[in-house]
Amino acid sequence: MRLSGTSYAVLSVLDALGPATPYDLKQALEVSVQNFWPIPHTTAYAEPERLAKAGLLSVEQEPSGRRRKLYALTDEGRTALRDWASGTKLSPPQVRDEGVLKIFAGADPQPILEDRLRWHTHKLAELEGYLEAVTGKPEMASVRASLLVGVGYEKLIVDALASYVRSAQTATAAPTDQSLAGSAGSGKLRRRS
Amino acid sequence: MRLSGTSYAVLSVLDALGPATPYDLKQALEVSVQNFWPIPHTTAYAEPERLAKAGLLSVEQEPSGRRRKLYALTDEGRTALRDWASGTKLSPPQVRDEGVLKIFAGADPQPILEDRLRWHTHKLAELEGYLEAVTGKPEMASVRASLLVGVGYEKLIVDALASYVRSAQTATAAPTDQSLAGSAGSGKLRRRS
DNA sequence: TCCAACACCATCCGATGCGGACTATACTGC
DNA sequence: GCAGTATAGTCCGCATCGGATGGTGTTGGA
Repeated sequence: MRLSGTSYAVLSVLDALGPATPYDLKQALEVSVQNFWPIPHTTAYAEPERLAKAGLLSVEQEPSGRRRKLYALTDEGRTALRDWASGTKLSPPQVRDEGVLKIFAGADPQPILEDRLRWHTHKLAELEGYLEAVTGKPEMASVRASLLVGVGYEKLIVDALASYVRSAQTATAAPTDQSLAGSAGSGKLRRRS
Repeated sequence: MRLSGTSYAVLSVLDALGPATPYDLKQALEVSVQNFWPIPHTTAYAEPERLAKAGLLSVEQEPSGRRRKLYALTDEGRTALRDWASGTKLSPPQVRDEGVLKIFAGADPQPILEDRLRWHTHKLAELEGYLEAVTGKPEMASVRASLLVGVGYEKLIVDALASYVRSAQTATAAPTDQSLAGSAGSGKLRRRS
C-alpha cells in the first residue's frame, strides 16, 4: 500500500492527539497541518479507514451514543511515521496562488498584492494564536516548531508585501500593452515558428 | 461549464503564446505557470479539449506530419480571460511543503531547512534565467511581472533560510521529547476529554 | 540506403483529491 | 418534548495526478 504525504499528515496528528474520531481529526487538521499541507475535509474520514486497513491504525467503536470510531496509532503506524520523518527525501515545495496567475494574465498587480497583504496579515495573527496555545507544553514541541516556521514565513511575506504596497513602484506595474502576441524571440517561453 | 484556475492558466499561456499544440502548451506551462500554479502534464492535453468544447478555444489540425491539433483563443476565450483577470475575487494562496510536515511530525528542522535552502537557491536562479529571457520584450510585460513576483518571493525565502541555517539557533531545534502524548490542555490542538 | 536508437509527443488508466450538498445526531433553551 | 441550532458524518461526481505505455519522427552510423 502506498502512503502519501496526506497519510503521514493524518498519522502525525493522531500521534499528537492520541485516540481520536474522524471529526476530532478534522478539527485538529484545520488548525495545524492545513496551513502547510492542504487536506479536504472528506479525507479526515476516508484516510483513517485506509490506514486502518493497512494496519497502521487501530479502530475502536464508541460503546454508546453515536458509536463513533476511535482511531489510534498502532506500533506499526508509529514506526512508519518515524521512518518517514527521519528519512531525507523531500518532495519539492509547492505554491498555488491565483494572484500571481492573474498577474501573469495581465492583471494590475497593485490591488492583488494589497489583497494578499491583508490575507497574510490575518493568517499571521491566526498562527500566532495557535503558537500561544502550545507554549509551555514540552510534549507539543514539534507542533510548536512547525508553527514557528509558519509564523516566520508569514512575517516574511507580510513585511515584504507591506513595504512593496507602501512604495507602489512603477517598475512592476501592470503592462499597458496587453496584446502579448508578436513575440518571436528565443526565450524559454516562445511562440511556434 | 465550470472554469477553474487551471483553465485560466491554460488560456493565459495560449494568449501569450499564440496558436499552439498541446505539447507547446505543456512546455510553456513548465517554465512559467508551474512555478505558482502546479499543473500535471496530462492537463495540457485534457484541458484544451474541454475549453474548445466550451467555445473558448478554436481547434485546427496540422495539415501534414503528425497532424497535431493547434489550439488558439477565440474572442470568447479572450473575453473570459480578461473578465477573470480583472475580477477582484481571489482564492486563498496555498503552500504544500513536506518539510514542514516532517517538522510537525518531530523531525529535526536543521537538515530540512538546509535542504530547502538549496532547493530555493536553485529555483531562484532558474527564475532569474526566465526573467532574463523576457527582458526587452514589451509584449511580455505581464509574464515579466509575474516573474518579478516569483524572484522576489524566492529571494525572501533564500535570505531567511540562509540566515537561519547560518546561526542554527537552539530555540527552534528539534524536540528532544518525542512522546507527544499526555497533553490535556485547552489549546486549539487538544486531545479528547 | 537502411536500420537502430533515441528524442519527441500523446494518451490511457486507476487511484486519489476535492468540495458541494445533503443527511443524521445531539444539545440547548423554552 | 419540541424547535432551532450546532455538531458530526456521508455521498456523489468530477478533476487531479502521475506512472506507464505506445506511437511518431529524426539522427547518425555502417
